[in-house]
Amino acid sequence: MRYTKDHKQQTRTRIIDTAAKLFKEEGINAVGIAAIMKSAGLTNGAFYAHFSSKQALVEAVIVEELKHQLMTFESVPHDKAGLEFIINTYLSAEHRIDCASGCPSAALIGDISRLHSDAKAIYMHSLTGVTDEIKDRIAPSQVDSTYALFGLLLGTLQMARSVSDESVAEAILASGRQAALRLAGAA
Amino acid sequence: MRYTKDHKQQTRTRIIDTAAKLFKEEGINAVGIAAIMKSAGLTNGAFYAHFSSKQALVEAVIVEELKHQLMTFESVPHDKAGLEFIINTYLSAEHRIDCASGCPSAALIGDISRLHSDAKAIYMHSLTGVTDEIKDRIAPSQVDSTYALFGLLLGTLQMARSVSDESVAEAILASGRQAALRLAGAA
DNA sequence: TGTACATCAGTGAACGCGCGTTCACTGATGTAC
DNA sequence: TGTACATCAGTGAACGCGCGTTCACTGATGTAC
Repeated sequence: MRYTKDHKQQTRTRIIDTAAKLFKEEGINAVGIAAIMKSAGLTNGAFYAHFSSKQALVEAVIVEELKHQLMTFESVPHDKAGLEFIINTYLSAEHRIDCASGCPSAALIGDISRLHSDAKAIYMHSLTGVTDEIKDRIAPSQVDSTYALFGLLLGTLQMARSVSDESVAEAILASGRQAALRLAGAA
Repeated sequence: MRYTKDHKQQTRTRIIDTAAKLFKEEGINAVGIAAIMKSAGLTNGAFYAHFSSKQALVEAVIVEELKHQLMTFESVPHDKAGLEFIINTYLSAEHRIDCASGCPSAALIGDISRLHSDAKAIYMHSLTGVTDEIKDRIAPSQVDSTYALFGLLLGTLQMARSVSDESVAEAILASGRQAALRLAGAA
């Protein structure tokens, strides 16, 4: 064969990673197939050899991005300090600025909430994997706050990204960090 | 004149309210001028007699929607029970289902975070009006959690809207309500 | 060993369609004289 | 009082453009005999 055994799989992964970056940066609807393929070093026609539709790519992006986030969270120590690290990293100025390589939920949840039920099922399954990592590190008395803690993280980050004044953005992140640490800690 | 004195102003308001509903339901990029105007009982050409561009409409929608939410919040009692009412209404099944007449921040913040700086300045100004209403009702020791509390509300609502299983959605809202009440209450 | 054919990732032009925006026009009313 | 003109909210066709998707084709390699 002209290509190595896993060449096509590598190309597929490259398309997904490229699309994920662009989707998170500009929104799913604002990014076209041609732009994704060009950014991945290919032409638009090749797309349909890898995905049956844009919708199928969106679902693959959700799966891959949350898998990647899950792996990142898994690598953090399973203790209170680990959760504090997650909180402080998540609500950092770096994460506020860098949508492209940041949390897929924060960047895409508005778009995901408008997808059809099948895609939401895919997202839900991956999301619970991520929230389970938080559950493993939260104080036992606060386990019920797991979803709320992740909601606080992604909501506060989105707020910080939506204001024009950097000092207000920082105040939002600081408020989020303090409250998140409180939700994570013991009663 | 053929029209009453404030006819054009009424039409303008009607376009804004129609657009707000459609934007919140389907996302800003997914709704075109023609669809908005048709839904408002007009033809597409009339749009530019009211707004210089779609972007100008988006900014008008942000201002009007947050003004409306501010008025709703203002009408709630200025005490702890008032804040609890806001929390329980915000994180209700009704609000989860009804994006079209719900919180503009929860529905549009993903789109707003990608707008240019001018639009973010407009949003920020309106947003602080809304968060000030929360600040007025939160326990004095918890004033620093104001931004975090609103972030928790909109983030948790978005999560509940993004899962396919209704019981999971309800669990997310319940977690959010409990944690929000905890953030709102005294230490 | 040489040749004919199969494989298949990728190319790039084209499809119909809806987008945001423009503009010549309509028609009901008010105003000037 | 009658007539000519100004006003202006709204109409609807058209503009260029980019969208998601399709498809005939390319060309490098492997396989059959």
